[in-house]
Amino acid sequence: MEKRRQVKLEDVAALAGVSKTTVSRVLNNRGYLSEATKQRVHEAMEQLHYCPNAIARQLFTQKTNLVGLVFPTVNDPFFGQLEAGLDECLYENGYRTLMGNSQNNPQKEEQYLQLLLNHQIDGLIVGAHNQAMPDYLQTNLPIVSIERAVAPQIPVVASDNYRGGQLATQRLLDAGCQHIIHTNYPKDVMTTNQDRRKAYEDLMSQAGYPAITYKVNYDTPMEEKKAIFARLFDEHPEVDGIFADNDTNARLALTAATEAGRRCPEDIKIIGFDGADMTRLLLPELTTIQQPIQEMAEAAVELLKEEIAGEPADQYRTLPVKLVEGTTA
Amino acid sequence: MEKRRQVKLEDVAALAGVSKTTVSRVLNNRGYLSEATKQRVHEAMEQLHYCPNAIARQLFTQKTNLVGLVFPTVNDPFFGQLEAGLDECLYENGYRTLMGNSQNNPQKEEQYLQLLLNHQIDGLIVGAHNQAMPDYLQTNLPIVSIERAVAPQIPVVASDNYRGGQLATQRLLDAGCQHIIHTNYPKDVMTTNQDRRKAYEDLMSQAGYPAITYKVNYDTPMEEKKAIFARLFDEHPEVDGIFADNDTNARLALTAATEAGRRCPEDIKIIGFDGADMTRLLLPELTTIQQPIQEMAEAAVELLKEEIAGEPADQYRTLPVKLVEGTTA
DNA sequence: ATGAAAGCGCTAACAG
DNA sequence: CTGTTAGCGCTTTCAT
Repeated sequence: MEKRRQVKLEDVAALAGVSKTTVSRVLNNRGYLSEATKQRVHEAMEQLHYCPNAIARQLFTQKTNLVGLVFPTVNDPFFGQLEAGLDECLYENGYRTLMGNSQNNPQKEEQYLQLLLNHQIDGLIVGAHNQAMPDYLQTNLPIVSIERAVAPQIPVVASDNYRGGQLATQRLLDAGCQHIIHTNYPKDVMTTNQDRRKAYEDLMSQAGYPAITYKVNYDTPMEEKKAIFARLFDEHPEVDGIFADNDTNARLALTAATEAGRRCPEDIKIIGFDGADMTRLLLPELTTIQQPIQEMAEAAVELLKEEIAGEPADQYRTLPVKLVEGTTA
Repeated sequence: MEKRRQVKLEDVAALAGVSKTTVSRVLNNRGYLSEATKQRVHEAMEQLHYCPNAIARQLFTQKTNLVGLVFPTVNDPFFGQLEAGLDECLYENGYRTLMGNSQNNPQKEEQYLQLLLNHQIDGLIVGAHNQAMPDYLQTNLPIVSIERAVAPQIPVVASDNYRGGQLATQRLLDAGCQHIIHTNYPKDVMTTNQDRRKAYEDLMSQAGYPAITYKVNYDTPMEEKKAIFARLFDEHPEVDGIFADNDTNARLALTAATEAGRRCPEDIKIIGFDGADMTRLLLPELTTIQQPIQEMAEAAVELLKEEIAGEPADQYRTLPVKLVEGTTA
C-alpha cells in the first residue's frame, strides 16, 4: 500500500509551535483560544494545505455524516428527481449521499444494505420495491422509507396515493370511459402504489364496472412490458380508458394504443401517475397525477433528522397529489 | 454523543479465546490459521452479530472504497443513466458511490470536492460543466472526466462528438434544410459539446450556409430556455432545421416550433443529441445522435481503476456515436 | 489559555 | 500457527 504521506494535525501543530490539542480546538472552534494562536494556527494550515482527515474524526465521533439511499435505480424520472432532491436536502443538513441502486434485486438490496452499514452510515432512506422484507429491523439504524411500507416501526413518507387513484379514475369516468383498465405491481409488492389500485377498484365498483388490473412489475424487461400492453389491447378491444400506475407505463400504453390503431384521446383516454419534471418536459401531453416530489424529499430528510437526533419521529407523513392537465385524458 | 457500544474485534477475540490478531486474520483470510480456531472465531462472530467497523479499517489502510461522482444533477436522462451505469460498474469493482450534484454551480462544485476529499475518497469521476476550472490539480487524487476537458493530465472519456455533430448536420442537409440553427453552451464552458458545434460549423461552411448558434446553458432556468426557443423562431422565421446539442433542448425546440405554427418534420426538421434510454422511451419520435452511455461508464471506471492501481492510464478514450431514427428529421 | 496522554477499532510488523 | 505491540489521525478529559 502506497504511503501517500498526508499533512496531519501534528504537522500543523509543529509549524505553529502549539500542541495538537490546540490545533484541534481551532479546527472545531471549541474552547478558549487567544486570537494570536488562532491566527498562527490558521496560517500554518494555509501554508501546509492542511485538510482534516474525516476518517480519523469519524472513528472517534462514531459519526460519518453519510446517509445511504437505496432505490431501484436513479435512472428514472421519479427516482431521479427524488434522489436529486434528497441529495440536496441532505447536503444542506451536512450529510453526504451514498448511492445504492438495488435494481429491484432483493439480493442486491441486502448486499447494499450490508455494505452501507459497514460504512457506518448515520442513516438510511429506502424506496426499493421488493417482495421480500429485508432485515432492516435487525439494526437500530435511523431509517425512513419513501412510498413503501417496510415495517411497522419505520416511518413512511408517501403521497396521498388513494386520493391520486380516485382523481385518476374519476377523471376517466367523468370523460365517459366505461372500460377502464389499470396497471400496477403484483399484489405482494409492498409499495404504496397498491393504494392507487384500491382507489381504482373502489370507484369502479361504485360505478358498477368491473376492475381489471394488468400486472407490470418495475423491473420487468422493457420488451416484455411492451408485449403486455400489446396483449392488453388484444384481450380487451373494448378498453376506452387506461389508468397507469406510473408515467412510463402510461407512455407504453400510449404507444401500444397507437399501434393498435386507436387515437388518443378520441378513442382511448390515458392517465398516468408521478408527474416528474422530466416527464412533464419530454411528454407534456400526458395527463397525470403529480406527486410533490421535492416536498417528499424534504419530509424524508426531516424525519430522518428527527430519528438521528433521537426524537420520536412521526410514523407516517402523507402529502397531497394533484391532477395535471394534458391532452391524453 | 451517544455511546452505542458496538461489538468489536476484541469482544469476538475474548469469546473465542484468541487474540485480536487472530480474529483479524480470520476476517481477512490472511496468514496461516488452524481450521479449529477459524471455526471458533466464526462461531463467536455469529453469536455476537459482529460487524466489522469499516471506518477503523479505513483509517489504517488509507482506503475507503469510495468514489465520488460530481455531475450537474442526477435528474436528467443522460446523467441519470450515466450515473446509474457508473454506480453499477463501481459496485462490481468493490467501490461505493458518493453522489455530488453540483447543479452546475462552480462554488457548490468546489465545496463538494472539498467534502469528498475530506471523506478520503479513493477516486473521483467528474462531468460537471462549468466555466471555472476547479482546483482538481492541487491533489494527486485519481480522477477521470467524462465529456469535459478538465485539465491536461486528467483522462477524458467522451463519445465522438465531432462525428456526432457531422452526422446530425449532414442529416439535416441531406433532408434539404438550408437554414439550420444549432444550440450549444457558451463557448467558454469546457465541455466536449463544443466539438458538436465545431462539426456543425465546418459542415455549414462547406455547404456555403451561415452557421448560427443559440446559447443555451445547462442551468438556464426552464422558462428562460423556452423564451430562447420562442425567440429563435421569431428572429429566424426562415429556419427549417434545428440541431440541438441535447435531447431536452430538442424537445423544447419541438414545442416552440409547434407553438410557432410549424409542423415537424414537414416545415422544420429537428435532431437532438444523447439518445438516453429514458428519452427514447418518452419521446421515441425524436431523431437523435446516441451516445454509448453504458460503455462510457465502463470506460471511465476502467480508467479510474488503472489510475488507482498506479498504472499510467490513457489520456483520452473516444467512443462511437450513432444516429437513431425518429420522425422529426 | 494551553498541553499530555489515552483511546476510537482495526491491522501488520515482528516475535515466538 | 498465534500473540504482543505499535500506530493510522483525530478528539477529549484532566491537568496546569
